[in-house]
Amino acid sequence: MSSPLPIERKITLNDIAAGCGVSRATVSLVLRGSPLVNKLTRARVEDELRRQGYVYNRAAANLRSRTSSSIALVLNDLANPFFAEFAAGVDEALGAGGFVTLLGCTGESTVRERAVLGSLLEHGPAGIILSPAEHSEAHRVAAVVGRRVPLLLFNRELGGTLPEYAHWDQLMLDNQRGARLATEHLIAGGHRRIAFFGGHHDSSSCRQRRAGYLEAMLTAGLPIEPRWQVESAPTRLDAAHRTSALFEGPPAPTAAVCYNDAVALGLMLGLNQRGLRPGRDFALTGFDDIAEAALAMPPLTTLSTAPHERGRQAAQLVMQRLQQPDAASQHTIAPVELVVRESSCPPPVH
Amino acid sequence: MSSPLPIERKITLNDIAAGCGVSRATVSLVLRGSPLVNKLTRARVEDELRRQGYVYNRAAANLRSRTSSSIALVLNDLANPFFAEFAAGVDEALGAGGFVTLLGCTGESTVRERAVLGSLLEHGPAGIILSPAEHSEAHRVAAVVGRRVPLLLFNRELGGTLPEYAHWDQLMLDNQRGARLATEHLIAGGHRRIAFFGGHHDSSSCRQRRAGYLEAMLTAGLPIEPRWQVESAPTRLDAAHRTSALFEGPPAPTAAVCYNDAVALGLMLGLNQRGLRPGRDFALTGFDDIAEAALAMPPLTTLSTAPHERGRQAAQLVMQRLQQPDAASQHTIAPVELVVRESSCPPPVH
DNA sequence: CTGAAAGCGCTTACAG
DNA sequence: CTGAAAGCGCTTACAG
Repeated sequence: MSSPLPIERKITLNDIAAGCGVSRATVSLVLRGSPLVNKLTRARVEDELRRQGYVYNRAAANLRSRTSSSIALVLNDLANPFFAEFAAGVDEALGAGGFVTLLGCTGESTVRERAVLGSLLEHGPAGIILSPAEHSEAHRVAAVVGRRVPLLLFNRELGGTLPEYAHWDQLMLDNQRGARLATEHLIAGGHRRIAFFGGHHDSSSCRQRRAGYLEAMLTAGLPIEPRWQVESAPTRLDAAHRTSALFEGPPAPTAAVCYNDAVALGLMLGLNQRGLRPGRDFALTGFDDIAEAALAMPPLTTLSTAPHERGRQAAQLVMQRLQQPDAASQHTIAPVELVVRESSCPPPVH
Repeated sequence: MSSPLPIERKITLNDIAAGCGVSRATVSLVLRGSPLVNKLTRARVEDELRRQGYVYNRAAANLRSRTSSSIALVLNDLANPFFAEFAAGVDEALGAGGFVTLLGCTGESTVRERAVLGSLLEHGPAGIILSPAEHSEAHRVAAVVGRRVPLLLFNRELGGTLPEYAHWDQLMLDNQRGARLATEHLIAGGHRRIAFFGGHHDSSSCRQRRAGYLEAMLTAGLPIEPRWQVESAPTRLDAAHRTSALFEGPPAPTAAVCYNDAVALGLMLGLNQRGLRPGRDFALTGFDDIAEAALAMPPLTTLSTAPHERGRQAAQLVMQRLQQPDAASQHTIAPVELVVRESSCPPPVH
């Protein structure tokens, strides 16, 4: 016996125009705040908009005006707090600039990355912010993105070389300098046997951080033992498992520059399990300054990358690119800052 | 002297139709995999689509067919790993269902929540997944969302009462049962003086967890000291600061059921600073089972809520709602599971 | 200052 | 199986 619910037809410009006896064009001008409209007309239209509960259809407007009000954010790993903070920063700045964030997660899979990019492109984003999956190749990304949409590369470089037309912007961390600062800090504290621990050899950020480590070691004339270069997945768990590789034969290192905070926290765990007290028997540094770093036991010396701020910066860079599509592509290196905490103690005296 | 770059006009159905001598309508049928199209025609069209590098304009298609292929995800705090994992799960399941995620972060601000909802609605999402900001009011959310778009409430209830027309679905955690399980576990371990630590009194999830704690305490006939009910922001840092409130006068509690993992990790920190060893001198439990819980020292007993899986479930629920707009609204309570680790030791024997 | 007409890139009946 | 026409909800010249 229930009467059929009134179908929720959406209110359109036509309804508003009819409701107050003006044309669609005039309503459209009111909506976009044009100064052409007579004050009284404007007031009448605005009343009617409120009365009928009008909701602007931005997709229709974008279609007609050949504009876009969305930007795609494609991330390799949202579960990592570093990227989650970054995403929050991106969304905040895009929102302030009148854009909406189209989110896509790839979970470090290049196959999903291509699918996600393809799907998001169908929604016509004005630009793309891409933090690539591991082993993502430049030419494959270019094949799906084409030359239509400006892209900003964040955090990692792509494998292979970019097609000539792809003048993509980049926002990278100053990985080499960061790792160099961390290494120099350990050296200044008296360490001589220093390992580089964790990360995948073939990732660009790991390569750069290792280069910073090597630079500092060579400059100080310190020995670099191949055994002290330990690879791991960039996760806490795998890092914990790989801890023993550092101690496979004397002399053991007294300190380690870790690829990132996750790896450093994993190493702390591994050290504890071997009966070594991190920050007392063994010094270590991280990279990223995720929230846990300050709260670890002991607090972790690391490099602050300010991911939220990096997100805001990435959003600024793409929005800027939309203003000047033909300006030369920008390669921005975001600064990192050494945050000294207790994990980077001087070496134990025997 | 550089020749002007060829303007990147987008390829449309018209270009494809002209390119292989068929009508727009036929190309459209090919794109949507209609069985009506002749095999040879289809092949010709598909070749042409590839040749010209056609990209489907889903916004235009949605406009004409009065459909939508996006769903809005509005989150109170993306920096919290629980919500980041949730978002990853949502995005994964939406993507598999052919939807794109429109992301919006509110940072626990009800003002931004309304702005974000309003902005996302202009993009015509088919549905909304909302994890409300603290103190978000039902009638205010309803005022901006209207009755147009189905909404799924996640994690928290809204203040006030829903307008009659808002048959919103809900996906909530079984907070009360979870906290009861944690409390019973501590009681079974021999604890009698048990605190409830952290969280804001007026949040619905905190109320429910406290109710579970009280239920278990009352059932066991144990005393409930007002001093042992300590409020805090749901963050590690504030929880660490509030630790001393637990020990303001004898008898001190020997264990605490914490509002969530962040609070529990903060309490561990605070205990350490007081010279108390968590998991030996004092037992505690968390809630959420974030990644850090298993890796804390000692590992944290907590309630697993499987946020990634909850995200997938939320996505399923909204997509299901789109199939059956008029079915009765669903209130889903997601199960939580006690994960016993070393932080919930028996009480110390003096 | 306001309106009538055309069109953004698609899909949808409807003919044939 | 294919095409010509109309229309989704807007904005854009262009008249007046």
